[in-house]
Amino acid sequence: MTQERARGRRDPDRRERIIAACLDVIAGSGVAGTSHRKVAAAAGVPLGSMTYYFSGMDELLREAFARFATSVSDEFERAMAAARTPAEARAALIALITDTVFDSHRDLVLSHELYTLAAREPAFRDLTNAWMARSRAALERHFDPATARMVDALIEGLTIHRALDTEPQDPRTVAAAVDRILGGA
Amino acid sequence: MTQERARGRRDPDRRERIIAACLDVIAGSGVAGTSHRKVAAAAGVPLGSMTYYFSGMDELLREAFARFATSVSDEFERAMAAARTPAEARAALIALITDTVFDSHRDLVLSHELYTLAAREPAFRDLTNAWMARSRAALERHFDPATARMVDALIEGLTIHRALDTEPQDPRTVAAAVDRILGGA
DNA sequence: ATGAACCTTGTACAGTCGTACACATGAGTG
DNA sequence: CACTCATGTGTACGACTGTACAAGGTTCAT
Repeated sequence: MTQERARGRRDPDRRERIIAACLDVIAGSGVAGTSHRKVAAAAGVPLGSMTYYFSGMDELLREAFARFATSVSDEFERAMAAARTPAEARAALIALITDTVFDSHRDLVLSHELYTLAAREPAFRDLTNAWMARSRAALERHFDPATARMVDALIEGLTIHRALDTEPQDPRTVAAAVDRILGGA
Repeated sequence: MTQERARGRRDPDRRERIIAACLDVIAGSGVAGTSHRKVAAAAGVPLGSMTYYFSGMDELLREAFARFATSVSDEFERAMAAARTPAEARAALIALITDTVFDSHRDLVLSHELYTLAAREPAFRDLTNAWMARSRAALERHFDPATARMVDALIEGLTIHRALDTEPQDPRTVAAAVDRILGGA
């Protein structure tokens, strides 16, 4: 598998570990509170490794969020691909909104951190674009393109409101909203 | 109007100016890049004024985002209150999504910065809660509570996708999505 | 064994940060 | 006038930042 093990690499996947640690630090302290030193400590590597493996903070953040986006994207694609009938697709969507995605606080925080960067810097917007394109493609396995876009937006909004609201989200309202969006198709 | 003009205030609304400047700095550099010095420079006040008017960075950010949230909230409420018939409400919603809200890049960036803070810190989640509660209340002038929630979420998602997507949003898709959500009411 | 090429690390530097605080300055009161 | 006190400000401090880089290790081909 992962045994390219290039030339004399003493710690072959140190780079990966740094990226993973970077996401942990971001989830805990936000992009604002993320520093080379904190990430190095979290990854268990010396500070010098930071500048060796990454040209700078920007590269580190870009790679970390790229990994995050594709991993969330993968999960979504898998869930939608598993659905075989329209009814299963509907159920998968509702489950995705009410449970899985952002079930962990971590994913919620990381998503928003990424959105925030994407809102300002084009380099990160490329990541969110790719993410959204994959989501739409996954939805188009089951729905027409226009409906796919609507569903994608609805998921986004419901998920955010679920995360940012104090009172819990009513699953029946979620199901009803999905049905209304799908119903018109 | 604003002439409380307490005791010998030499610069009566300096506090307001600092808050406004803070939002500008955040919009331009992000919360991560916002510092007392940058805000002071943007507001045209000496650094010492920062610690004089605000107990610390947290208080400054909280007040700045509180002001931002209520101002966006005000605009939304006004737009919904202006609608007299269901048809007008529908049109107002579509206009809100495709034009007004987040028309300026500034509002988009600030919203996401706030969401990001809210995702991590309860103090900021209070702001987003109040914001969402007001939005729902404004929508309930025209729609039943469940529909209001759905519409609110849909607006959120469509707005975000519009902002973070490269290809432009099709207004007809937006209108169709709104109609589907409203249609089931 | 020799050397080249890469991997790894500790430390140093210049800069920015939040915050504190002693001092100046003005307005209001008597 | 002088007295009081909130308002306003310049500067200094320690902590932390990103980044550079010289020095030391390890691996591999020769």
